[in-house]
Amino acid sequence: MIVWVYLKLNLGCKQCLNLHLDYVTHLKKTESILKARIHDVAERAGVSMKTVSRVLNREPNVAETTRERVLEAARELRYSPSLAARGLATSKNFLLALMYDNVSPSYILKVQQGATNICQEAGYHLIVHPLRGSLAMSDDDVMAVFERLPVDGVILTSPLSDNPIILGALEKLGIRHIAIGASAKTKPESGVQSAVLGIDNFNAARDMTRFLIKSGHRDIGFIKGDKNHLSAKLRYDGFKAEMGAHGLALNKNWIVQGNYTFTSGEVAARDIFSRPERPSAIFASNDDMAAGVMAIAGHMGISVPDDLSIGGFDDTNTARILWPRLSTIRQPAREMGGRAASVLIDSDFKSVGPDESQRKFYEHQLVIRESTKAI
Amino acid sequence: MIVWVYLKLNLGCKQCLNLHLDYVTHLKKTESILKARIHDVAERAGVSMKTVSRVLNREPNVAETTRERVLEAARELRYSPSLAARGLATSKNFLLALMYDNVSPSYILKVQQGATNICQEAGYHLIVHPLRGSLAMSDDDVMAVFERLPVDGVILTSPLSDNPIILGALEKLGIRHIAIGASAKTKPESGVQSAVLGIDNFNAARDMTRFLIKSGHRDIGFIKGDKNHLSAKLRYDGFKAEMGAHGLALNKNWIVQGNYTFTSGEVAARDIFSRPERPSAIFASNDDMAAGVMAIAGHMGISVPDDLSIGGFDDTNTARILWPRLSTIRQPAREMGGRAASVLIDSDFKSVGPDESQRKFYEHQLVIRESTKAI
DNA sequence: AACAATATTGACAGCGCTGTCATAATCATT
DNA sequence: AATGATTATGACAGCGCTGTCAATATTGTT
Repeated sequence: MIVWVYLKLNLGCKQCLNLHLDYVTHLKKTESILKARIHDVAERAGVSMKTVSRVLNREPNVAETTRERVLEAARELRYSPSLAARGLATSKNFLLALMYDNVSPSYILKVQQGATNICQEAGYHLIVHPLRGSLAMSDDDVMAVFERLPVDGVILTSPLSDNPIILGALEKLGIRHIAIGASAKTKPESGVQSAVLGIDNFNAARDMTRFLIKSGHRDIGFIKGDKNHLSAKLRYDGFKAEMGAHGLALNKNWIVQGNYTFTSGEVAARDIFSRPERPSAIFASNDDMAAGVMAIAGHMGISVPDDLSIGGFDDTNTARILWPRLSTIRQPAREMGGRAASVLIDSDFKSVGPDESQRKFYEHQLVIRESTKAI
Repeated sequence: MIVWVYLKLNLGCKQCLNLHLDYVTHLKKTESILKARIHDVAERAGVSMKTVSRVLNREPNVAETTRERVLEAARELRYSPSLAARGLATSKNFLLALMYDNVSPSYILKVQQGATNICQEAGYHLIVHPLRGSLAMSDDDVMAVFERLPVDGVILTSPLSDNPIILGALEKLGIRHIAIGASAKTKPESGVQSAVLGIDNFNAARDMTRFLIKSGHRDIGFIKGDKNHLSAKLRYDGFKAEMGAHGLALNKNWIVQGNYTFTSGEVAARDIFSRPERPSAIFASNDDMAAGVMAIAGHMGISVPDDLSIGGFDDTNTARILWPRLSTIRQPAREMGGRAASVLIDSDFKSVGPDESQRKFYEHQLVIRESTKAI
């Protein structure tokens, strides 16, 4: 029964106002009672709540006719389960978290895209959680973050992927997790067993270096990635190895430390260009830094690729947007993001620790575009 | 009491295997019992659970000494509340959702950054939820999405911001929401009252156009944004108005439909450049499309800004990364994302409908960089 | 000192769901 | 037809927390 009530409220009066607010709040609550609960569905279908629960969770041992009746009732009532209640009862949250430190947004975005796709399919949701200055965080800080993160699994991206404090906290709290883009090998000395998805950074860097050398470049500069990223070390090692294999010397003037950001790429480029001699090619260990090099080159009137070839790494959106477009190493970041999500979701059901199937390495791919040229 | 048990398992035997899996599952559960509950804290502090709850939720009327005792106990036990339980008891989830259709990743990212910052401060978490092809979605599709989204509030970005189906669904479900980057005015005919954060797209576009005209350009091309974005229309209107105000004619050959993506910018640029005459400036209604124009210009040997000036819109990361860097309109997207989050979080506490304070318009800013030049 | 007003605390129910276990219905087998 | 094996269903407790309301302690007032 619905009754219309006409009231004249003196909102200047504080009591009246409070009353009114309470009233509004109450209305909202009443209204949201419209939201069907499992109880309503059970009643409508003429079965017990438990049976409804069985149908909705695809449990076995439900008669086909019952199942249909329940589904019908659920549809009619536009029923959708309360995740909070379900979470409380099962200690599952249907949430995953994607953690990242603030580097290379374009890369993070690719991973995020892949992960959200899979989550949506599986009825999960993805929480994004930047963790700035992760390297400076103490054990307690890190624990505090993860303790109040109500998720079933965590996707880590570099440099969090190889941060022992973070891995330790996750392990201690028993939170399932998977790392993306860490080293080709899990560091065994860390004692932490963590599922890892990644490419072979070392050989990928060799491939780019080899390509530049085969294009006739002998004077090649290199911009290193963030010291704290394992990937940065591996990429640099790959570069050195390939240079060495061709008997080419490294020119210290042309090897500069960066930190994977656009700005650090600019700084590095300025540094290199301030030297008496200039390399014919620069290999920046990610796309953002390569973009920085390109900007400075543009600024200084150095033509790319005629005067300078530039190689990047990651094949993010940045690489396609620049002109000339960046030659780079494709890393299937989107795919890895998706894979990470599905591993975490699946293992929710299996409830078993990481096994070999989670230790997957992806093929990288050398993508040649217009920022490099044979000389 | 802990006992070590040594077992020899025949994992080939299916029963044995199942037993083992059950065992492992059980262990995990037992282990997670280590996680303190409010009950434990209460016991340790020698008070009731309710009092602990009061302290943790900053409710009034708790003696100072009690408060300290409770906090101490909570700290010692490393207690952190279960969001699921709390959610069930309060029908609050401490989650916000950021929804977007798949356009202009760089713009979304800015909003996302702002929102996550605020969420972290407030102990909330941000769910990201792409809604591809939102325009083709039926009422039921949309309802289905929001019904199973366990959040306290939703942040909408263009073009979702002005999608009546989505706004209607949110309204019907009583989910608090706030739109970013929609029109300067909420469409009153839609009958939907929705909080909006945005800039004055019309006048911002006028500003850019005026700047180009003052720089001596008379032949100005324009690339329109996605038809379904209200912002696209407003920006185009602004362009037309300013051109008209200066008595400049619009050349239809130079006005091309785009859809806010990089690729559409490329296509549009090719179209414009295929005409017998070429404009001296192109105003693309977002940065991504401007990047597309720049790429094609580079490809065709048209020098920017010497032969062609290019203006963008949004001041996303893209604008800074390109060379020459893009002149553009700065939209404080990060700030708006943060503001959106805090409005939703605050109104959680006030539990009142949208009021005037939520209808905020931001100042835009013309940012001149190297992609434009006076002639 | 007796009372009212206020501040502080706790007992208990219940949020909406699922796990456990008992019961009822059905099937297969002799 | 009688028995056991299997499938289908339901009753009920309880996940961890907070809202309600009643009980108790403290303060102020005459």
